[in-house]
Amino acid sequence: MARKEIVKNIDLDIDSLVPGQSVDCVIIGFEENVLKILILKWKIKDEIWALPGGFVFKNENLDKAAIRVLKERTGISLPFLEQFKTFGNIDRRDTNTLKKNIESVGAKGKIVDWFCERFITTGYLSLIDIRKCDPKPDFSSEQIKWVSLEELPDLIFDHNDIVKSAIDYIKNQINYLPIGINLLPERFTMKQLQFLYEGILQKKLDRGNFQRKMLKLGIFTRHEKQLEGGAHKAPYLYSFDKDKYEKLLEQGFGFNT
Amino acid sequence: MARKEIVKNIDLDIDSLVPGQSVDCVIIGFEENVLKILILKWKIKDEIWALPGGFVFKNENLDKAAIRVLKERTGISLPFLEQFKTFGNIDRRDTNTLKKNIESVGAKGKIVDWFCERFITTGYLSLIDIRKCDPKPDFSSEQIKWVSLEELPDLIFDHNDIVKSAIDYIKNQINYLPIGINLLPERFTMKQLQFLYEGILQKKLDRGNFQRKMLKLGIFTRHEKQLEGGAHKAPYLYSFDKDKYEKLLEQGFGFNT
DNA sequence: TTTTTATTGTGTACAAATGACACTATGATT
DNA sequence: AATCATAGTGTCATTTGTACACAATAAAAA
Repeated sequence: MARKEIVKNIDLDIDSLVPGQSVDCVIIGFEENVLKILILKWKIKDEIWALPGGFVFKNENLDKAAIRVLKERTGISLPFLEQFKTFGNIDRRDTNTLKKNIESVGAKGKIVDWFCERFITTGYLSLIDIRKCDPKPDFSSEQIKWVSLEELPDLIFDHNDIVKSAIDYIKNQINYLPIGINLLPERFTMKQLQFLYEGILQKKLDRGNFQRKMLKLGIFTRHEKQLEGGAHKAPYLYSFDKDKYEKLLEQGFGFNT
Repeated sequence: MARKEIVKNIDLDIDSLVPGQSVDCVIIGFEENVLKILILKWKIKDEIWALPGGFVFKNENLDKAAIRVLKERTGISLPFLEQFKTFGNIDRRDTNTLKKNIESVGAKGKIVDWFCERFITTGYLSLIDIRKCDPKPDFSSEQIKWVSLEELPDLIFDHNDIVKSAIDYIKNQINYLPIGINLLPERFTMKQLQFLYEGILQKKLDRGNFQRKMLKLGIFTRHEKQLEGGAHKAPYLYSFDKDKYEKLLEQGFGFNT
């Protein structure tokens, strides 16, 4: 791949890629009782943040491309990502800024043109435990970080719309997605689980009713108590019974309204 | 467009199209108390049926392409189609059969290659009143028809998967889609409405409870009775109060389970 | 040791929705 | 007058949702 040497920070064999098609990943975690998204900072002079995204090989399924792209750009390996929407407006990418930026890192000619063509991107999402993964920026990124939805900066292109779409999607599909088991650490308190549901549904839930409803599902194991240091009884820790959880999830569980 | 003359039934200016990207439309109607889909028969020797689909212009939004393609291929004008999923497996099209077929109608060289590239397609759907539209096959199609899901033939490529996906989608989104107002004629009976819901949800509903629930929504106008000829009281005809219907739909209504 | 504190599990009470079934009246044809 | 499917409503048991409250618990602090 001769192009590798021409372009310092863009390592692409464009002939083996599907032109005009990309995937973008919305990786969602839960920390400090809020939902967070994984974003990358481009290795250029301007401060530009983006979702981990990339291109699709000609001989690669779209779903597989999402998995590979995520791995390449963040180091995170996931067996499965959920497709939620495809974004195909002609003006979704600002090609002027894009051109300036990729030229600033040494790209020229054919590669620049290829990049600045009209792109259609498919959004994929996953829910993961922030503590269980250690994302690393790829060579084209200067930094990678988790940000809460509140603090989400302006992202490149239509990536803010893509994030919003992903959040709408999980809110809508909350009963059919592995919310708890993926977003929480191995062991968690009922309060954490409740905050998680409240964060997604964007509304307060009654503690007593929440607890009753959850425990009645019969998918939890209760463990010895948390240590911590508060002047009070420490909360119980729970974990999910994976088999039962997955069996239940197939038919959906959680909240009707 | 010189190509028009080379290829009898394929009218494409491939240079102005996005390569490798298509849209396919699942147009859903309701007639004789069953859901029906609109399909086209290719104007070739073999009997090949397909969804109305087509390509995307370089300067055209994906959503707009779906609207245009539907209009071009079926004559049906709709202001809005709902995107439901993108299909991107590499083996989703059988390019051998495809090649044979498009060569059989006189396509050669560049156009054949263009057609046989890997394509990613985005599925769009709409719900319409069969009686209010008069689909006409385009010049590349020999026939267009409504078929019930039961009688759906083997379609080209992965189009049967696309239909299945669309049906899953409306089942899932039944409370947020204009099911009744789009699929039924202007005036309809409660029984028809119930059959429609039963068809989508794939289960029987209790007549009394269904009627009570629906009428309580306050979105219906009751008219004088149907004439018909059965040895019994004719059913009432209802129509929707459009404004109220749309207002209610925004927050979703119908069935929780 | 006693007090303070927050968690945990459960209780209660009411409203609303669900599901199954049944009864009566209606209005048109036979 | 008999027949028939529709229309509207009634009943009733069950479940679910919602709001609030209380007692027991365990850990640290006084």
